[in-house]
Amino acid sequence: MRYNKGHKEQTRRHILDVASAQFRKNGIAAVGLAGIMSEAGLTNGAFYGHFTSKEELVRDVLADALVRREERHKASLNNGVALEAMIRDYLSPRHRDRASSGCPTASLVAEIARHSAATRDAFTGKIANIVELMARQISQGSAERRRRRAIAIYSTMVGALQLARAVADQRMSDEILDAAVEAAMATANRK
Amino acid sequence: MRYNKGHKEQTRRHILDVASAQFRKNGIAAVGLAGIMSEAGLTNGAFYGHFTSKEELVRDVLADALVRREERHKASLNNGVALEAMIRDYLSPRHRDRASSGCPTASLVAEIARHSAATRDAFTGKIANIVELMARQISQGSAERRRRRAIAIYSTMVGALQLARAVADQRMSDEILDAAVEAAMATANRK
DNA sequence: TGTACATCAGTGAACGCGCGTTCACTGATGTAC
DNA sequence: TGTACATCAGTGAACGCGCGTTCACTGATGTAC
Repeated sequence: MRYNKGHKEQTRRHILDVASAQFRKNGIAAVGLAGIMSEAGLTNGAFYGHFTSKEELVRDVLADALVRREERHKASLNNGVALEAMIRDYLSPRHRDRASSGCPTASLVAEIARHSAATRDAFTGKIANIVELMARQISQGSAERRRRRAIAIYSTMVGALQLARAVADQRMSDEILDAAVEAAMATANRK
Repeated sequence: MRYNKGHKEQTRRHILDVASAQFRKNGIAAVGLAGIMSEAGLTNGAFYGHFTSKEELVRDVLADALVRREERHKASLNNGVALEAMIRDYLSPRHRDRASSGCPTASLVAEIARHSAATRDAFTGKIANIVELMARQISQGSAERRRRRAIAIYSTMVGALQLARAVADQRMSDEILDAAVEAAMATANRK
């Protein structure tokens, strides 16, 4: 054969990565297949050797990006102070300024809400996992209360990151990140 | 003249309202002018008698929708318990299920972050106003602390509403709204 | 060993379609004389 | 009072363009005999 074993899988992986970054940066609806394929160093037609449609690409990108985010959170949540570190990392200027490699929820949640039931089901499962990971790091209260606080903290993180990205004034953008860290930590530590 | 005085202004208003609802429901990038104009009961060509481009329509819709939201918040924030009522109204199943008439920030913040500096400047001003309105309703702490809490509460509201819309499981969606109300109120009342 | 054929990832031109935008035109009313 | 022209919100066909998708083809390699 012309290509190594595993070559096609590598190409598919590469298309997924390029699409994932473009979707997070510009939104799903605003990104075209031609732009993805040319950034991936391929021509238009090659796309359909890997995916049956743009819709399938979107599902695969979302599933993949959410798994990776979950793993990132899992990796950082392994000791007592880890929740604070994870919140600070999420609400950092660095994360705000790098949407294309950042949390897919923050970039795409509104578009996910408009997608098919299958896509939203997959999203629901991943959010549930992340919430559970966070809840385990909260020391005070019953399992139920910890879970509720984890949900609220995650909501604050997602909302604040998006607001910090949309606001034009950098001082206010930084202020949003700081205020959200403070409130999220207070929620985590409340008696 | 064929039309009453003020007729053109009414038509413009109608196009703005139709576009505003469609943008919030389906996202800006996914909505076309033809669909807006036909829902407004007009033909394609009439659009350019009212706006110079889709970009201008987007700016006008956003400015208008944010002013209306600010007024809605202002109207409901006029006594001591008003902040709680406003948070409960925002994080209600009704608001979750009616994106097309709901908060433009929750529906469009990620798209706003990708728009021009002019659009983001206008957005920044409106967010600052809403935060200030909320901060005034918080009793405890210095002006600075109240402002920071208002920012965190607003972040929680925006994030939770979006997550509740994207999640496919209704029990979990309701749980997100409840957990966010609880945490937002705790943030508002913290000593 | 040499030749014919199979495999298959990727090419690149073309498809129909809907996008944002333009423009010559319509037709009801107002104004001038 | 009647006629000619101006006004102007809206019509509807057409524009070029980029979209998602299709498909005949390429060409390097593997396999069969």
